[in-house]
Amino acid sequence: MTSYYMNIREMCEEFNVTPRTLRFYEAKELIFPVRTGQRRSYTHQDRGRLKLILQGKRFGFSLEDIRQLLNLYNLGDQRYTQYLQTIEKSKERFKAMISQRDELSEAIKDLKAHLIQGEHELKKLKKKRILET
Amino acid sequence: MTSYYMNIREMCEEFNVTPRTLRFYEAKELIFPVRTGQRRSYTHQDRGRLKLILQGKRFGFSLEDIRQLLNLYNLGDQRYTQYLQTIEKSKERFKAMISQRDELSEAIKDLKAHLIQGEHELKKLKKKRILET
DNA sequence: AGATAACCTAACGTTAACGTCAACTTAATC
DNA sequence: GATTAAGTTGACGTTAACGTTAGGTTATCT
Repeated sequence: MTSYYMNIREMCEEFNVTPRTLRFYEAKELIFPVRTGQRRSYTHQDRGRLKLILQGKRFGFSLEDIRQLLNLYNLGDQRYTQYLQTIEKSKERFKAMISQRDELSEAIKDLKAHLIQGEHELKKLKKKRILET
Repeated sequence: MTSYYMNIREMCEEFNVTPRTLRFYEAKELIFPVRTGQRRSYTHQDRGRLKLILQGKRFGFSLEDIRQLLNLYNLGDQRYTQYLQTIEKSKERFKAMISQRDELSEAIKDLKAHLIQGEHELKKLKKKRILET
């Protein structure tokens, strides 16, 4: 397995983040590196969580959103009702993501049309410049 | 046409934003209401731009991003090089949007799997509860 | 005309997600 | 064993996108 420990610098290089970012995520209880003396040691689990964090961020989720989503991945020992709540929450988020994607598709269509239009204008301008030169 | 003027309150009701937001967007040069005395009068153009602004925001674009995109819609009188630049910029953004959408689709797939898995766990828990009661 | 109501500007406050800097401790190297 | 490098903990700074007073103007209603 890849279950060895990484120090903060190695983490930063692997995930292209700053030490400050990792410490911040830890303060916000998104990752839980163990301590070797005073230093932080990042486990395989931390790497997995960090990957999901960075993914989530690219979709515009807040760190707090992400923290809640991450709990979806660690539900083995949780109680019934809390479990239910989390499922409900993630269902809502799921719907939100779908509609976000659909809106994005729409916007892409719009922008595409504008780009095509723009290219045409550009060609016209080029012709004019050649004629005028 | 629907080319009449709206005051700030009417705008807020129509678009579900606060006056502060509209003044802020004006300060950032995203909309340009005319003045009737001291008061702002919002034109059909302002309404169109505001609609695009709010759409853009839902996709996670910054106001500065949106300001630049909005200029795509008003290119009639611009100079050649600037025109080129804007087209280039929006092409990049276009690519970014597509890959964002694709990533979103991936994430949706993942989340869906987790939800299905979650529902199964839930059923198991329910059964156990019934048996234990 | 006096009182509201709707609008205005100016300026400070707020939250998220870190950046930056200072002062300190531990590890590695010469 | 002294220096340098890497890591640590505060704590204050920063940017975006507004919220929130405070204090002043204009329009409207009674």
